[in-house]
Amino acid sequence: MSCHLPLLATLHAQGLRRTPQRTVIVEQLCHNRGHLTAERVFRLASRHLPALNIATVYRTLETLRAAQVVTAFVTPDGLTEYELRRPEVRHHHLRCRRCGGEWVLPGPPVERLRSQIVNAHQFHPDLDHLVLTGLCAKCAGGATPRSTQAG
Amino acid sequence: MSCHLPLLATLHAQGLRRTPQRTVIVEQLCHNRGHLTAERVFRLASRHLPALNIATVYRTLETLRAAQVVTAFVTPDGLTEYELRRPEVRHHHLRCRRCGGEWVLPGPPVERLRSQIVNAHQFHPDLDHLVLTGLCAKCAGGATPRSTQAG
DNA sequence: TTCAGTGCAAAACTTTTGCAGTTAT
DNA sequence: ATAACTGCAAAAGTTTTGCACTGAA
Repeated sequence: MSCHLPLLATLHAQGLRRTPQRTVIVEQLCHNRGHLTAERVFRLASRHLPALNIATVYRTLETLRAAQVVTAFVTPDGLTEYELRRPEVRHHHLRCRRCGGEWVLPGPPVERLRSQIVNAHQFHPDLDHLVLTGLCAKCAGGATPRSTQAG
Repeated sequence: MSCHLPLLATLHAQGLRRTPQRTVIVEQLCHNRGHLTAERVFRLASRHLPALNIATVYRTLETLRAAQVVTAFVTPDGLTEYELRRPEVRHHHLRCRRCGGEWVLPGPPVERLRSQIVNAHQFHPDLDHLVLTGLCAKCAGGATPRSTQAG
């Protein structure tokens, strides 16, 4: 797979250098399209570049965030997670706090909330990538959720 | 002021002991009705009980959370903040990431989002106390450089 | 050549925990 | 009396930083 090549080009266009470390980190973000902690990115990328240092991972993820390549957010546990940004597919996540399952929440309902807030308060919330914690149907005692399972 | 007395009674009703530490901590939560970090609670409460220890603050805040007396949430910076719970007034917050200003967002719009999610996905999100980061009218109005984004 | 990027180690920072002593009930 | 609670100190865990070295452009 080479889905990471356009991303490296994006970085290069912003004056950022193409290093082996950044390459493997971006590769892992590409091939694991979910929410990854710095630690997990480190472990995945280390398999391909054993000398990789965790500090480099943190610095690279911050660089990627500033370059708009990844989205960062903080879980209810206080951990920072990163996900490759795909502006063409706005989506959000539902994460079950009991079973850990994760589902995709399409953009429109959240978009409606955003509009209401903008109209009523002239406030522009960061709602590009909402991760809602709660209980899934199964864990809440209901039926099986019918939304798509996320990676 | 004695708005903290009913809260202490609530704790007592749950079999929790009334200690000087818990008293001053609850007092501070009462008299500073906003979002407080453990560190800030510690500093405020220490003025009234200098021997207070930060570990006690953490343990007490966790106790209060378990007792449904406070709500806890994590900021985009990864810090945990606490706020006195007032079930009778469901509300949320809008926090400007540039000027730090904070406004109350009434419950209904978020409640509608919750309903939509429950109906469409049978998922029950924790939306008792949402804190949305974004840009307020003033900060979004002027020259809007590409600022650091946390979502 | 040059400076952005990296590795390393140590620090910074928030939060948790073990344990012994204290205190509310 | 006794179990809950607290203080202390140390640890745990994530993230940042100073500095010298390396390597991409």
